[in-house]
Amino acid sequence: MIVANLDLTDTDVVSLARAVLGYRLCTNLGGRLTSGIIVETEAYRAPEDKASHAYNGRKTARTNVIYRPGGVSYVYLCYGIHHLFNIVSGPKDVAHAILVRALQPESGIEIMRERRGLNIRDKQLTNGPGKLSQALDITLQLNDVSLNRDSGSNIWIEPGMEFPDSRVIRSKRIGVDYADEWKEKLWRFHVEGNPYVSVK
DNA sequence: ACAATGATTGACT
DNA sequence: GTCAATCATTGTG
Repeated sequence: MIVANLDLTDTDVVSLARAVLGYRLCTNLGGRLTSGIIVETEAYRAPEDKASHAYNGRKTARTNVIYRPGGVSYVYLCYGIHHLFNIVSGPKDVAHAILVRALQPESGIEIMRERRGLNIRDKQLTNGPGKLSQALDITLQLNDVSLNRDSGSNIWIEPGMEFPDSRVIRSKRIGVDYADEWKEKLWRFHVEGNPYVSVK
């Protein structure tokens, strides 16, 4: 599926994770619009990537959505507390996904503050995968839905701004120490110096 | 049916 | 730096 000029059915999920930086992630729930610019991502590339939920071709009720054609959401509950948002990518039956780890808040900052805590500083609203989901009210209700704005979804991505390669840093993914040699892959991308990134 | 666990966060020493 | 929260999902029997 083509979403916002981005071909999310491309098989190169690592390049896609880079390309998604600068796009705007939006939710509109109950007439409340919140959005932010994507400033940190990670690529997950099943079946070979041991860090992926679809590692080794695992196909279950939860992971089925990762095998869909690119362009839909994959939201799951982590540690029983936090919802994490992914962009499913790759052709049908290719289980690739892009975890969105941080946003630079744009619209609805006061709504985000209501959801996150009234005394939360702007920099702490969306600087982590669980935090941004709370700020945008991304829950399991938004799992497995199209990210095309035209489809009438309550959640979508759209072009925002462009970051030059000179400002993009590649590094190891966060929190995947269990994944043997796959934890060494430089499949995390973030905008250098951006104050809304989760881990510098 | 049961036990283990996690792509995190916030509170605390 | 340490640690607990909290539960859907998963593998195992």
